[in-house]
Amino acid sequence: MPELPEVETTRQGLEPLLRGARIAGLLLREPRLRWRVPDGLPRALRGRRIRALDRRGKVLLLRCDGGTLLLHLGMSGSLRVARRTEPRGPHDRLDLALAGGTLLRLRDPRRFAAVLWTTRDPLEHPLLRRLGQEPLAPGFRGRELWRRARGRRAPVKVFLMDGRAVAGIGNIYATEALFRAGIHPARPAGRVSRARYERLSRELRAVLREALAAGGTTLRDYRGGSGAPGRFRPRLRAYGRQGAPCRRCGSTLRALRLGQRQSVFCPRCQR
DNA sequence: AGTGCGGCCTGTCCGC
DNA sequence: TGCGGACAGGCCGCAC
Repeated sequence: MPELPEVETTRQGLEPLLRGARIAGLLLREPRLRWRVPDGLPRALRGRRIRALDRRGKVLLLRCDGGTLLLHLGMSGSLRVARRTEPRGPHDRLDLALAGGTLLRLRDPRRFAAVLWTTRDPLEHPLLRRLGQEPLAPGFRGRELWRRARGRRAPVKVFLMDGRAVAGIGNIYATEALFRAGIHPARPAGRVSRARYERLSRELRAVLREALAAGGTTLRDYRGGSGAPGRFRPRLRAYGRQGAPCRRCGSTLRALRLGQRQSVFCPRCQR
């Protein structure tokens, strides 16, 4: 689920509550996530002070003194603040308890989330090391997308979602950005012109900003840090709309499978 | 190296 | 109503 706008919404919602807080403990109800959460993690975290909550791509970085907890929400994960007394659901996998009785609760029905502790530079962690440009950062450039696409025969949509050229893009926003830019998702990445990558980078930034302003897209599980669903779904122009009319030209939107993922596009507007 | 695929999980939906 | 299969916001690991 959560792509960049959802993870950033979560970050923005949680950061004020976490910054400066002290970790009272970690309750691991279900350590079997994407990778098994080590039994020693609660002891490693207890008593540490949280400095900041940052984000790189789809990964949250809970920066503590002496180390960083990396949180990846996978397909179905969400994080929210809860009171200690709040009843928990069957998919609430762990609670990070803060001094004062507040909990940071990870809900993850499919157990694809990752919780990893590192005492080194987190940006050098294997999860983050190879990530490309941050699409909302001021330095984000279509030129760099174009450069990284040289010689690539994979579909441009697969290239966008791969993370090594641009970070944080998943199926929803790759679909939406390609629709807005008028680029066919199956076109080989290396056969998209530099000018069209510049257009694509602008559309990508625009759709991410709009989604972020709406608190992200909720399809099923996603909730922001305060528990509210995202409001961007009705504003999706292509994702999930196969068979419906294109909002620009009226043609029927079609779907194909690229890299095992559903890809919706307008056969007339996207070339 | 780049590419394509299976697999990891659980829940839901659809067709029979 | 019940059941099997496909599919879902992500990404790793493997074979070629």
